Amino acid sequence: MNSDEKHYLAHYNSKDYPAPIYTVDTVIFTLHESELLVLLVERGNHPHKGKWALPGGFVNLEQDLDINETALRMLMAKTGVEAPLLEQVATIGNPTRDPRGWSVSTLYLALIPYTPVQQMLDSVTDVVWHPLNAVEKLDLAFDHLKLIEMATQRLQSKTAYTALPMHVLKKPFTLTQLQQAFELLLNKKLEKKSFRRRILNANLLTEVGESVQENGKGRPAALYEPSPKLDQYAFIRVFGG
Amino acid sequence: MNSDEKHYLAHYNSKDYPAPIYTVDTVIFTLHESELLVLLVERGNHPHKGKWALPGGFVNLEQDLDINETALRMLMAKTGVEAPLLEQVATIGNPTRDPRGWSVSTLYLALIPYTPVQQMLDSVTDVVWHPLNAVEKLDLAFDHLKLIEMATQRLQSKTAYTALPMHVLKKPFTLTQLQQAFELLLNKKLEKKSFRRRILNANLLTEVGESVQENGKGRPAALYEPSPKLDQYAFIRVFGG
DNA sequence: GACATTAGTGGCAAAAAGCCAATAATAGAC
DNA sequence: GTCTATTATTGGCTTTTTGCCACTAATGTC
Repeated sequence: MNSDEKHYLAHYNSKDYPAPIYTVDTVIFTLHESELLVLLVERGNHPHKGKWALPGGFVNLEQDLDINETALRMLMAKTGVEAPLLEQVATIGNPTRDPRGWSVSTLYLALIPYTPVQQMLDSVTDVVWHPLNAVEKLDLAFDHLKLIEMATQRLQSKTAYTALPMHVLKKPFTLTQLQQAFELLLNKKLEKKSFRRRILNANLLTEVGESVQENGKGRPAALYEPSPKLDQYAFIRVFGG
Repeated sequence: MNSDEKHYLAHYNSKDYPAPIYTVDTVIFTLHESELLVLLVERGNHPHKGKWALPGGFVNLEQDLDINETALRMLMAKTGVEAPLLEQVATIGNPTRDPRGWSVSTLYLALIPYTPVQQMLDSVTDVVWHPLNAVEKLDLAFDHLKLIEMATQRLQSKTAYTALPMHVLKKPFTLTQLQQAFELLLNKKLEKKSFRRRILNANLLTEVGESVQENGKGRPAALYEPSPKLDQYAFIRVFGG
């Protein structure tokens, strides 16, 4: 860096230039009683005060080391747990999505096993699990309905060639439970044998505890948990075509 | 909106809050003489003045209707042509990537048929096509080397289950040319029969002109162009496993 | 011990890729 | 014209993975 550039940087002030508002929002999915749920928080501030919205907010320029951490920090604040899966979906920006003006938001998608909201921290603001199927009736803040649709779409397409949905289940789980998670996400029945063959052949799961924990009737099922470090596994063919 | 919120908005000023710098950058790929090229521009301003960088910049809050348009506008300014393919790759943000401070950038990926830079507009700033394989030797501005790697990675993975690479070719093209584009992107030889069967069965191409335009010797090849509106086609299985 | 219920498997058909060799169409040499 | 080199295109069999459906396995209830 030469002295010319040093001089430029010494006098640079980002407030001298018009810039869009920048936020990070996350759609947190879970599964409970055969229903897909998303986490919503009630807005405590303007704009859209009182409406339901996605957990999200501004980057903390002092604390956050990158935008991933921004998302993780908010996730932790609202759920009190670390998400086993967090990934970026997309970024949208336009002048109309926020009444304060030109606004850009990076959308994340998180999957966590179900935890009742009562057990969560940050009880100051209202936080609820809301059925995914019913969010469109809710008059969400900003364009958050659209964001939820984008995240759902992404989750669905990844469900077709990865094993992502395993992260909405508490460990350990049975293959039948895993299949139910897939079916709810894809909105479609899957063939039992094909499903099991595919998952087991991929070696994504470790069998843990042979045939315990029954829910009442029928043959006890084998229990599995995700093998470590295989989050990014991709099948070479999509499922349920 | 109630009067309370109106009052809030009337007094809201985005400059009152610390915000990261926000930019949009695009990796523009093309193919020329059996080599993959990316478009680079020489920075005319601080910081990193004089270094090569990706085409990109700030949102124009008055003109751009969304960030897609921001990317399109810059693409048009640097190449003078409309890209047949533009899609978002990811957004990265951290306090170290730009010496001016906390900075967020949304990365796009564009594919265009080769056009010599001489024919391009905006000749004020220096613009070059640079071989993708040699960018790491170049001391690019900011984290743009990393951004190019991310875009390349995305393009490679999409090449495995879509027909995206067709957009780097001038229309019309032969199947052999298309296969070469795939092979350069995947860095791997593909099987001729499998490739042709896959592409043709998908009905992504329209045959146009039967067996014209030869480069010299051998049997003349059939010419094709992309069928309209099939950009998002995805094969149910990846290729070249 | 029969039955209901859930878990798990056997085995073949169908779809799509891998593989390799054969055939087709052109230009140029002679 | 005929032969040869070169590139394009196709035939056809093998392999891999999913789709399908019926069958077996293990448990609780009566």
